[in-house]
Amino acid sequence: MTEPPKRRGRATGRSTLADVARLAEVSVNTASRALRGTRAVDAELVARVQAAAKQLRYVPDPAARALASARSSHVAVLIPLLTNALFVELLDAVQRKLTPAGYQTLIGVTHYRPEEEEELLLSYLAHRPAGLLVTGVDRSDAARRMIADSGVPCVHLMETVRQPGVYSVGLSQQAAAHALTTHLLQRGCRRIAYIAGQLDPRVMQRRQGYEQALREAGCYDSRLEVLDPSPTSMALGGRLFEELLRRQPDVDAMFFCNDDLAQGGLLAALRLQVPVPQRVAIVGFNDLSGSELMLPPLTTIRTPRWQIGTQAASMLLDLMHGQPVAQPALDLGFELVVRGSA
Amino acid sequence: MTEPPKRRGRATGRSTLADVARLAEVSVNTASRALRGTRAVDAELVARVQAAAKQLRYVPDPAARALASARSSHVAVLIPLLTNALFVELLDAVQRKLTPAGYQTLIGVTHYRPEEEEELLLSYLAHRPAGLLVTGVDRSDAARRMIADSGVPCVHLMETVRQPGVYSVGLSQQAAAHALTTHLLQRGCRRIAYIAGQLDPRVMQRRQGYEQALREAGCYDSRLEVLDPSPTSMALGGRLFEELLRRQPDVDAMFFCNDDLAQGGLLAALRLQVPVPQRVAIVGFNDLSGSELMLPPLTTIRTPRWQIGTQAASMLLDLMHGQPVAQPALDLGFELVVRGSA
DNA sequence: CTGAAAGCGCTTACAG
DNA sequence: CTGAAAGCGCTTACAG
Repeated sequence: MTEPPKRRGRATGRSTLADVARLAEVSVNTASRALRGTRAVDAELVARVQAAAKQLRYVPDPAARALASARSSHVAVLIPLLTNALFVELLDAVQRKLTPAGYQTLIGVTHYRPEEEEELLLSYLAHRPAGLLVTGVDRSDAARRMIADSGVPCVHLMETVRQPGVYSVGLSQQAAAHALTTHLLQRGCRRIAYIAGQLDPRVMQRRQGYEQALREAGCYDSRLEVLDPSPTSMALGGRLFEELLRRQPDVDAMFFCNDDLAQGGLLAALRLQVPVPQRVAIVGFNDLSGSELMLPPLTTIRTPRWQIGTQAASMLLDLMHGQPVAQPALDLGFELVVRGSA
Repeated sequence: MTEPPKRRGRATGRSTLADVARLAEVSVNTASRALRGTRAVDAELVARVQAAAKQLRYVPDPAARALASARSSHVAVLIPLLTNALFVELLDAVQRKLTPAGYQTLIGVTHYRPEEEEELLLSYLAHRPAGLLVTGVDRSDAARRMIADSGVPCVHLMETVRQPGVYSVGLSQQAAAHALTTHLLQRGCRRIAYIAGQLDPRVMQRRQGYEQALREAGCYDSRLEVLDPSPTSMALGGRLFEELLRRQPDVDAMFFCNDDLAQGGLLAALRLQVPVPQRVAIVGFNDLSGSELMLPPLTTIRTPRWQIGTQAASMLLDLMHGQPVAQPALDLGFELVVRGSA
């Protein structure tokens, strides 16, 4: 007189691992192991399980997997902005590496605000992500602690730090800015301005490199520094160009902290008929799309963001799979691209 | 002689709903209901539960919730490309609406390939997303079926369709192109070219609007259509500009299907010293960043993509919460922005 | 309005 | 190498 078990579930009509196991005539956990390949299973059983899975169009339920294993197939990626092509390219590279490896990317936009970063971290860490990718190395202590306490493998993007247990892939922003400034000096410029927006940590590291190179040449002048906290854009670049030319008419070169600003500066020069580079040389940073098409084409620093994204994803993959990482602080360098504007 | 239950779990050290319930001295499911506010719970109990949750820094486990409810807090968003500012802005608007509402965004990039879209759909649907946002209305039958069968609420972006059970927020690409072409005709242009890259469905709808307007004016000439399947870019715009000027020297206006192409065209004109709009008028589409700064500034169609993203997210929120949607096919229109180039 | 129990679909020790 | 059982942390009928 056994009652048939009452069906109270909210079955979804999708086939489950139990269905696969039944069809393949093995236990669920043999099916689980066969499909994941984590432990040795008899070859014939593996074949039977795989055939059954295929026949039933079995797709594992990520939520169940995450709950049982305390680890999801998500990788959370935190970037400052979506409106800056640099970060989007980084994201694109990361996605192309992680998606085929079976991970889903959760993208969080911090808008350069520490509190937003903390909130996002709290929310994403609740998902028990398999890995974490964050931009830069400067963040609030709270955020730093959350990352460390979570135990989730984490790789830092765009900058490098040599610190035990910290993984990073990037370049030296300061060295790149130093090289670019040196190029201007070699061209004979002496009144070289640094024009920056946004003022995030990397922009300030570039300023350091700029200052250092100028001090070495004995021609640093803080009046030639324009540090504007507004978000960067071509429009801002144009405005700052005009303004500086008015205020410091003896300026002979402008180092814009990012290519979008520099492109705006170049267009403003064209509009105002200021000859570049004769009257004033112009350089940018990052080598964003369009810079090579400007009139004249923009001299800039090419940052290897595609490689940074790809390599950081690879490093994270190693970390998530418990494999050793040869170079925890990977410096991918930069390239000085000399074109017509300086 | 009851044995203490053996602890076999993989406890994570985080507090669970059971911990909260214990501290608040209620049952777990009262705690669950109090926290979610789904059903009436005594006010005092609610307060006690909330206090306990706060004290324990309780964060619900999304995986457990998803497994139990057969619905996650994910919203999957499928866009063609990450390298087109248009889609990134759409994404940004969507994120800003969805994140505060407690949803996480899963972003899938299809690269305009139907197979990639199907794969992404398969993988994302396995996560039982709470909602789905897809770009455009053209897709493979298989993809269409997957969406329908999943039962997941879905909103289509950028175009509108009046079809029962289908939700969309966008604009009429064809009407916008028609208006822009009419503007060129009114300016006196007669040899108007349509220059396109990528050739996705929306680009072809614009072509329709262009052809229609020219046929009405009796001056359609298919030799003035340049349809290049390569991805759009400023560089491509410059190349196509030069090429067309050489092959069809009597052209008096160029309608580029996107602002990035048009910007490239404008820069090429500047470089080749072709007067715009005197020798040839130039217009673009979408009003991307930088178009207002060109020399001359670009005449274009402003598409309300920020509003499209926001409204589509709102509509999806309604759908996910089982609320009625007043306008399932929401046309947000466009704006003709007349600047110096035409 | 509240609670005890069952169940979601997996993985993980444990035993053999 | 394989299986039976317990458990992950929630939500959902069901009963009161």
